[in-house]
Amino acid sequence: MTRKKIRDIRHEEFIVAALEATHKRGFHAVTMSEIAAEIGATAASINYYFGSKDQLMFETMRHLLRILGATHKQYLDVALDPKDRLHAIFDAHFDPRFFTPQHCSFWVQFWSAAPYSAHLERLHRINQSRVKSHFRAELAPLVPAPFRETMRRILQSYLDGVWLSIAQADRDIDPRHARQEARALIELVLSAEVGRSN
Amino acid sequence: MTRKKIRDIRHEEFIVAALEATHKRGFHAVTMSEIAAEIGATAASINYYFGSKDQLMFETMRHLLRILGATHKQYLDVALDPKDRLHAIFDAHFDPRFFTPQHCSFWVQFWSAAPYSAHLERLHRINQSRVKSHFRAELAPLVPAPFRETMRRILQSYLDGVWLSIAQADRDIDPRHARQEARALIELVLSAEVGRSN
DNA sequence: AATCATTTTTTAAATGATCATTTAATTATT
DNA sequence: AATAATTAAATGATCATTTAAAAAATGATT
Repeated sequence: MTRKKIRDIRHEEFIVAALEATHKRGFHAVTMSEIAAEIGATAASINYYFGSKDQLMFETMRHLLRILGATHKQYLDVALDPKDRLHAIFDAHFDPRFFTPQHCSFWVQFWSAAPYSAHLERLHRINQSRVKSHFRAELAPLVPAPFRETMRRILQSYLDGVWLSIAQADRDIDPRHARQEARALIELVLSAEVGRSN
Repeated sequence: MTRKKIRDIRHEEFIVAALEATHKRGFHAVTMSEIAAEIGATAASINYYFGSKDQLMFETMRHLLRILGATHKQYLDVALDPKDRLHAIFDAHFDPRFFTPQHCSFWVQFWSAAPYSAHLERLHRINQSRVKSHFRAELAPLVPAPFRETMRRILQSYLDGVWLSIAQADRDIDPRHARQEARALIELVLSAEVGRSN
């Protein structure tokens, strides 16, 4: 099998540690030592592998973006029609493997840091654009052009809003339910004869 | 007129300063001195009036919640029918007086801090409940019970998601447009014969 | 108006903690 | 042996907060 190098192992271990420790204490409040302690290591080794605390957040976020993108792709690959492809976006975001309080917490910490770091901001922009263009593509055959952008923004804001609420709540999560509600919203959006009147 | 005491004047000045400085640098990164410098004062005086940096965030947030609540009330007072009352919630959240990058930034900073501070969390919970019960009340005559909670969560998540996106973007804001899109979403929600099929 | 005691407000400077990061040495791997 | 990984301890900065003193306002008394 793929024999992993220590470097790769640690890389992943520390990322998991960062997710867990950040969830517990917030990224700014948590110390390097606390993060390292999650896997019985020492603060210095985080710097050995990542260079700095900021870089650790950066790499952790890249990790989250990678699995989000990859998961999305998986769902996309088995989608049959345009509506399925739209569902794929939500199914990825609400995938039980990472639609968790830990992940959502980290996203919120990331959101609060991104506007003040060129590196993080870039990461955010890239992801935002990726999701945006997917939404546009999937909505194209389903929603008439005049409403399309509005519908996209509604869906995209909703996505973020749900993650945000999970980060606040810390009760246990039901990904199935989240997907169900997403589908309800999608049905609404696709039934849009609306937007005209009023 | 209402002769203000110095204490009240400073209180408000520092809150404005906190909003501005936090928007520029993030709440954790910004220093007490930087905040104070916004109004040509000194870090020590913030402590004199607020006691600590954390308290400053707390009080600033209380301030935002007060004006959000008061503004909502204003719109509610002139609402004629149930749909107007639903609009009132969004009109308040998107009121040009505080639907600004500064305010949205501060909300995001607050969201990232709230899960790790009992005081802040309480504030958050109180506001969340307030908005929630308003949504329920306004949706009651408009949406049949089986979908009502789903629709509420959709609307409430959307609200937060929009604020979040503003905090990231830092481009200039068009409250008119935000309200327009909110109305589009509301129309969708109210047209819900959906939720059944699929 | 002017004086002066009192209280409030403001600040410059000191304090004290907390941490991320570096270093230099040790331990484990290859 | 040589290289990689790990750590304990040292370093150095950064800040929030405190303190003690100065400056401004207040207001009572002539």
